[in-house]
Amino acid sequence: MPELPEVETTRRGIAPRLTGQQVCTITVREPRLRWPVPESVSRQLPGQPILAVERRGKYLLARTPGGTLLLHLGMSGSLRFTHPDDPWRTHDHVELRLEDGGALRFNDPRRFGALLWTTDDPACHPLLAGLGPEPLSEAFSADYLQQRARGRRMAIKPLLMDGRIVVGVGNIYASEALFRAGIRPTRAAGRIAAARFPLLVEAIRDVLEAAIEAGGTTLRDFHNGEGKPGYFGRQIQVYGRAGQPCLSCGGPVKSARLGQRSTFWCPGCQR
DNA sequence: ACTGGCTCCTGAGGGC
DNA sequence: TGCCCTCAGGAGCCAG
Repeated sequence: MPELPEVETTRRGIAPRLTGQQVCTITVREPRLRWPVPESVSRQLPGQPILAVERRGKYLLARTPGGTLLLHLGMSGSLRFTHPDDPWRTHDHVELRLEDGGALRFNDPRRFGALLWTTDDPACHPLLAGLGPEPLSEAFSADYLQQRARGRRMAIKPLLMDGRIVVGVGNIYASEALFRAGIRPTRAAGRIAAARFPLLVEAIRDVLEAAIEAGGTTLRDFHNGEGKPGYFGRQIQVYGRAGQPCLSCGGPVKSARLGQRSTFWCPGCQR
């Protein structure tokens, strides 16, 4: 489900209510997520006030004085505020009871998500330490991307989806950004002309910013902390549109599998 | 160092 | 209605 815009939308949805509030109890109904939910979360999180809710790539970080809760939504995870008395839904795996009497529940049908705890600097956590720059930061520049693409024979699309190169760009937004930049997803990363990198970096930024602005993309069931969908789907130009006319040139949108992921592009507009 | 392929899991949707 | 197949927005891990 969630790429950077959806995770950021989730963060913005939950941060105002969580920040400054204490976590009273945590209930782990189903610890079998991507990795087992560690005992340390249940031991150390209760009683801690949440100082801030941050995001690094697609990870959410809830900081407390005693440690940081690391949360990844995987493909199908979501967070939702509820009342503690509300019946548990299928795939509600974890609940945080809050000082204000409410609760935050983590729901994840596919259980590719993760909930971890670290008492160290989260930036040094094994899952975060090797991550590339944030795409909306200055560190993600045309020069940087060109340098990382140099000599690589891998297609540009899977390269953009590699978190060690740049974080947060998933399957939808990689296709959309490449369409906007006029670059074929199958083009070898190392064979992209230098002059095209500024365009590509700008396209990635633009598409992510527009998606955050719209509250994310709801293809199936994404919703923010209040249960509302995202509206970026209306601005999608190629993703999921195989065989339909390109919104720019009218030719048919093509699709193929690239690195085990479905990929969409317009052969007329993208070279 | 790169590359491509496999894997975890449940659910939805299409074809028959 | 039911069965079987394919696919799904992530990403760590492995062999070659």
